[in-house]
Amino acid sequence: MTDAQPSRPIPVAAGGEKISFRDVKAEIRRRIEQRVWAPGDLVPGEVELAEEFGCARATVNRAMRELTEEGLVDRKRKAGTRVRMTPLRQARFEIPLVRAEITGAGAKYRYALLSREVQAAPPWLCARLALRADSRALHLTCLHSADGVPYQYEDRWISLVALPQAETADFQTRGPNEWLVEAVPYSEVEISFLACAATPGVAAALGLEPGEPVFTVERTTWWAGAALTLVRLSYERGHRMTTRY
Amino acid sequence: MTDAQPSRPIPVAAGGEKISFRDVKAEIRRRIEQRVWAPGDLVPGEVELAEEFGCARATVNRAMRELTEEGLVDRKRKAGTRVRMTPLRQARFEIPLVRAEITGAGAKYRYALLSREVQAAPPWLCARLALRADSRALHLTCLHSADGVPYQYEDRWISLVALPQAETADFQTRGPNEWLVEAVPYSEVEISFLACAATPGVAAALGLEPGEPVFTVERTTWWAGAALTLVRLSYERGHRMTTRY
DNA sequence: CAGTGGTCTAGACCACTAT
DNA sequence: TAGTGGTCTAGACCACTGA
Repeated sequence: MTDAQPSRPIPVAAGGEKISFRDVKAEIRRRIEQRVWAPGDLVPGEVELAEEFGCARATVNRAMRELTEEGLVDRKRKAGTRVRMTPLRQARFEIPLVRAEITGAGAKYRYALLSREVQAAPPWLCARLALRADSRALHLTCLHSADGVPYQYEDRWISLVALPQAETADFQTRGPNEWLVEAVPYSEVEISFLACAATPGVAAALGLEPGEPVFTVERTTWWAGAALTLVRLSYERGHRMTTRY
Repeated sequence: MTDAQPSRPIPVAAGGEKISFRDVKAEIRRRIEQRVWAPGDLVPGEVELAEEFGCARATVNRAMRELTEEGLVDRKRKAGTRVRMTPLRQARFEIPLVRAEITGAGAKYRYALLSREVQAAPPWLCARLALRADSRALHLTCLHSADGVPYQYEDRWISLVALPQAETADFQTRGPNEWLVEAVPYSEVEISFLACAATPGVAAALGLEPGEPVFTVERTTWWAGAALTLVRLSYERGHRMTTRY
């Protein structure tokens, strides 16, 4: 680990304009990407950079803080700031409501409730949601279509212990997801992406062959420490979640 | 859309301690989660909140800015800050190197190069990476194992136009990913998650039946506008990517 | 214990945009 | 055009941690 060269190429300040933290951030990023400061290098301190850029330390601080969040550098008090050996890569996906996903793509959204049943929560569900045995649960299956083509199959369990009002809610015209977002908008979520084989039910709803690979999202939702709902979303053939970073 | 109640329950300031932006953030979050401020409500302005909390406006500003990033509120100049009708949900996944993924789970990492071939890039690859026809490319397949069990199958193409030094690099002992991270640490990436059926090659390497569902990550990497590499990572049976938010 | 980042403040000016 | 958030500054004190 060598330290960075003194390297004072071009004080970015051009006109009489005031330096923004964005300018600082962009310049630091440039130096890292172009290896002016190589991985492992020690970056000059905030005071020094503030002098170089002709701005307040707080401005440099904000720039560096954001670069830290983005995984380019690593900061430690007293030790200083170093360019990460391996940039920390993180993918961010927005999780929209199906309706928004479909209408956003310019297609017509259609929702259908396929089945609805109140029953004792099966053991696997109790284990999964930390419910007491024989808790009651609402089991729903639904289909979301885009321009008449099946897009997403939803298999959902709602704990009637945590959400008794779900038993009388109307899921004929609106999906349970939308109902839940209104009933409990701010909750804690665990989400998983996985590939699994289409069960006969899923295959029938989505027009697939049983056993065909299905991209699946599984989401568990909690509020105030209590499990509310578990849902498996199975997507149409060839679906992918994509992002850039 | 009603406006939030005046609602001044408990000025958080307890002891003579200085208020942190974390305190402000936590309190605002609490009020939103517990519906003191309902979805759609207008939140008091920064000046007013600063008075309530007995801190500087900058402190409130930082708290609110972070809550904005986290998707709880929506801010517009002049219009003020509103609680989002639907919290903006976003899932963040860390993308580690396979080696870190495996050793991090306490297992022993093993790497094997299965095949290596220099050839003219096939048309589909040229299209995908915006290469000129007949560009040369390096095609590699590798297997990453955890405690001797196949964990991830890697099918990678590297553009020899953009990275000629890849032709002489040694991929016998270290995976191409690690080589790339050193050669071109800071690049632009497009990543997709999908489910696909195991091809015979994938199935053989991972010990699956052909046609079985495979969780797959596809990643394209660019630097300075030029495509460097395209990789498909196929995971062991039942693999899932999980995160909380 | 000394150096670096982390945070707060009080004040100022600016940019956007609803009205 | 006025009100709200967005950002910068200069200065201060603090917290962590490497030497």
